[in-house]
Amino acid sequence: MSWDTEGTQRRLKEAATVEFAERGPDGTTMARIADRAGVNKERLYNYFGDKQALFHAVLADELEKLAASVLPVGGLADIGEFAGLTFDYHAAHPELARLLQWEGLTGVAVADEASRTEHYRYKVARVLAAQQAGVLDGDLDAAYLMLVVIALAAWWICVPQLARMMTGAEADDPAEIARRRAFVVRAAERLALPLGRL
Amino acid sequence: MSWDTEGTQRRLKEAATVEFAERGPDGTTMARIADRAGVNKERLYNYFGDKQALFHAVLADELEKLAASVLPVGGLADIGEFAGLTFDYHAAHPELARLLQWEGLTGVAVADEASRTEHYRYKVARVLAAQQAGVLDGDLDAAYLMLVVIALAAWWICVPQLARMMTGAEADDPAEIARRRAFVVRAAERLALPLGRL
DNA sequence: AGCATCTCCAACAGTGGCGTTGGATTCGTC
DNA sequence: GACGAATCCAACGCCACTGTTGGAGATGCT
Repeated sequence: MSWDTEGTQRRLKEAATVEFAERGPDGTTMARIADRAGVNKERLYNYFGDKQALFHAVLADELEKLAASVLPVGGLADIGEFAGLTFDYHAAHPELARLLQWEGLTGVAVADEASRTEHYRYKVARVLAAQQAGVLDGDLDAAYLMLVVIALAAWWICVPQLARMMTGAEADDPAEIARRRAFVVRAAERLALPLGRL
Repeated sequence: MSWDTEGTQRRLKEAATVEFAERGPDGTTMARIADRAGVNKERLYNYFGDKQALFHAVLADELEKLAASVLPVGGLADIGEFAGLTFDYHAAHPELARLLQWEGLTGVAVADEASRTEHYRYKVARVLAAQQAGVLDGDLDAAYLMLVVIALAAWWICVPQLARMMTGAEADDPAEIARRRAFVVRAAERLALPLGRL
């Protein structure tokens, strides 16, 4: 087996992703991450600096994955599909929503702010264009609308205890997930489509 | 000055609320809570047991306040008003949403599950009744709808960094808050009212 | 005055995490 | 075979937090 520094870093980052998503920056220990990765703890400091830098690296990575996975599929004109795909992504990768919540809660300096802002602004501009073209209803502000569509997709992950109490269903039941997805798509359409097309 | 054990407990619980909301169960220390309350740390253990019990006590209290503040105002038939009031509450008391997030993230045993479930079921039943009466559109599932209306109201608090990047506005600007509120009301109506009344 | 209760204070034992260090081992390369 | 880089390992100093304890002062009740 040859040296595989890239693989070592990847394994560390994956382990860190799981641990941070599960326990948050405070609840996670560097030793646990190293153990999970099967790598010596000291490597963490060597490659990533301290804990906060590692958290930022993890979050930036996960955001990149989401952007790569959801964006290229199509324009935002089909708002229902966009909402559904975003829902799918969060359902399949609950870590991201949890990491974002930890970020918002712990008030660590926001990771990668500039490029994220640009990315969001781009999406908002697309929605705005669709509104002006009459494909989407101009009734609601584009930025708020975008934000809320994301809420639709991620809310179930963010407060699973509420979802459970309110619906009485378990979040790991495929039928339940399908129902939620259908709801998200329909809700996004009701929010954004011109009334005549509902 | 006479003994005021009730006041001491209240001050401790208020301090605990602030600290827990701000830093979460892991990030909060018992010593900080006591300091903030101006009370000796040992009193915390005397009155509330350990840290987790204190967290539960705090969360249960805050939930009670919300229920008392939003519920009695009126039926759920006016879904826009309900959404607006819920938004107002969260905007005025961001601690609650943060506490709920900490609860969901850290996976501490859910506080007060039985009565909360009953409370939510009651609300869902009211929505369902309004749907069957034709006051609300039956298009969307009542439980999901309820959950999402809450999302509308709380999302801004839950991921403030997203809201800021997406809207470019600061959350402490009164004009911005008014805009958000108007959006929430309108969005709830679009989701829930019969199409003919939009 | 006497007793129980509330409170403060200081210190404690135990634990656990962070980030570092020194040295040993393994692997590629020249 | 010699050198440098990647890795492991064990231990360290330091610090902070949890939950407890023992003793002391303050207050109210009888």
